[in-house]
Amino acid sequence: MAPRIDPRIDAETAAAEQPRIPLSRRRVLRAAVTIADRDGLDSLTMRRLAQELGVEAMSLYHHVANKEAVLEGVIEVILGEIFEAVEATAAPAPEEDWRAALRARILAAREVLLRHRWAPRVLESRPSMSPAVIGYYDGVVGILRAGGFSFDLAHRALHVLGSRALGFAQELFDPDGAADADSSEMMEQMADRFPHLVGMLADAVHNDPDGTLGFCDDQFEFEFALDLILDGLERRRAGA
Amino acid sequence: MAPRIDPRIDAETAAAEQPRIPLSRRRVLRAAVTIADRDGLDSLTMRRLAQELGVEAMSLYHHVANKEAVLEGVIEVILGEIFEAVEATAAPAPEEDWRAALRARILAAREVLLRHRWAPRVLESRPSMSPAVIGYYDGVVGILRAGGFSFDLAHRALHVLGSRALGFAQELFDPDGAADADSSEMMEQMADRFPHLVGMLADAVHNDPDGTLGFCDDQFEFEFALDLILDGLERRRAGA
DNA sequence: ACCTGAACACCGTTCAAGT
DNA sequence: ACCTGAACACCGTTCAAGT
Repeated sequence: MAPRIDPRIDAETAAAEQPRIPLSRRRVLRAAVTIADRDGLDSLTMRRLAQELGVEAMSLYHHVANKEAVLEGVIEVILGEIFEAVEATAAPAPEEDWRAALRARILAAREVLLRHRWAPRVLESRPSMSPAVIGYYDGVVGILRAGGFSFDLAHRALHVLGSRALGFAQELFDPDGAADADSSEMMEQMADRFPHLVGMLADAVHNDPDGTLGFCDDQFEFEFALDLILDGLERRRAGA
Repeated sequence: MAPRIDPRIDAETAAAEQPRIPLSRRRVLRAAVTIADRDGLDSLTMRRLAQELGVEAMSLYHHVANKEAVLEGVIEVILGEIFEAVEATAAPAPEEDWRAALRARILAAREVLLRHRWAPRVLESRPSMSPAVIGYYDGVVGILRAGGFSFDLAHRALHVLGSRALGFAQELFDPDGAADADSSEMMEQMADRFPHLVGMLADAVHNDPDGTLGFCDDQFEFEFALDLILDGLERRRAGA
């Protein structure tokens, strides 16, 4: 019957009760990010969010329209962090080297997302015409234009980059995870059905016996893919 | 009080009641696909699924472990369609032209997904080590290997392609949607905040006054991106 | 073996009532 | 103006009971 955590002894609540800080949209959104960071995105419910703020769930609706608005607002917060990170990054002027400028921006965004690994999932889950996201892509187009792209090719570039422009790539299939699993015995069992994949993974293990870095480093794969795409775009820009 | 649709007059139910076809995993999954196609993914609930089959919700649990298993199974069904489509597609042997072979396979997969537009969302929503997905990517590696890729570069290629290997690319930001919106007036209002993007979209409209095809054709953008990536992979293959 | 009804523990959200 | 308690209309799922 009793809630698992008594709200009275919740640290956040105790701090908030001293001066009785009034709720605000900003406070709600920051609490939402805190919950997602600590407990995962699934734990971010309106009731849980209210509890985090030492308040009843229904009080939230005075500051945000609904849960959709919370998620939209959470994206704003994350993109705020991305903008900060981008500004704090030293990068060449796009007029001189658009590739290096764009690369630096994208990797800066990626670092923020690595601190909020749930964020890509919420970015993906909505069409997202939020001003913050639009603003980010506006900056990307700005770099491309400064680098000599036509509007046409810049538009195309946005489509090619997709989510990678924001620093992440969802992968439906995770070959690295498969390699970790039940290495030797399961792999033999799978060899019949998936000969090429099993061969590939066996080769990967062979190439990198200590396993922790190198071949299966996501950061490495991300940069490889990004560079391949930037290469292709530069080739098309120069060829136009 | 009364349910919106009386299950008694539901067509599917009426048909099912004649010989009283027993429930089966296969029937459950096909009904799930039907619901998602007709009413959208959000309408796919256990209760709604049971109703579609003229049965109580709890009966489903004799044939699928839980909702997660339904979604997993739905992916299997979709990938089954993809395998059919791939086999029905004429394509050169990968030994002769890996690019054309892979391109044909990917575009065949894409056509299936265009018939089930909700499917990418469920593919994205889980890590998906399902045998069907693994099998698909095994085929991709097979093509690459036949085309002369090292295991190393094939692995890299899977990361670069990501979901595009299965025929779709999620786009966080949809510039075409923005252009459609409140064209002229909203665009002027946005010009201050997003000068590059607004310029790009204005240019797009200018280039393609009748609007319906060409510049904003998703299929065109998809193929452009795919070819750019295949180009890059071929260049790295040849250079190795 | 297969299906069911009632119930449980959750959701997001509305509404009328409190201060 | 801001917050609350109770309630509504949903979820997925469990369990004991029916045939």
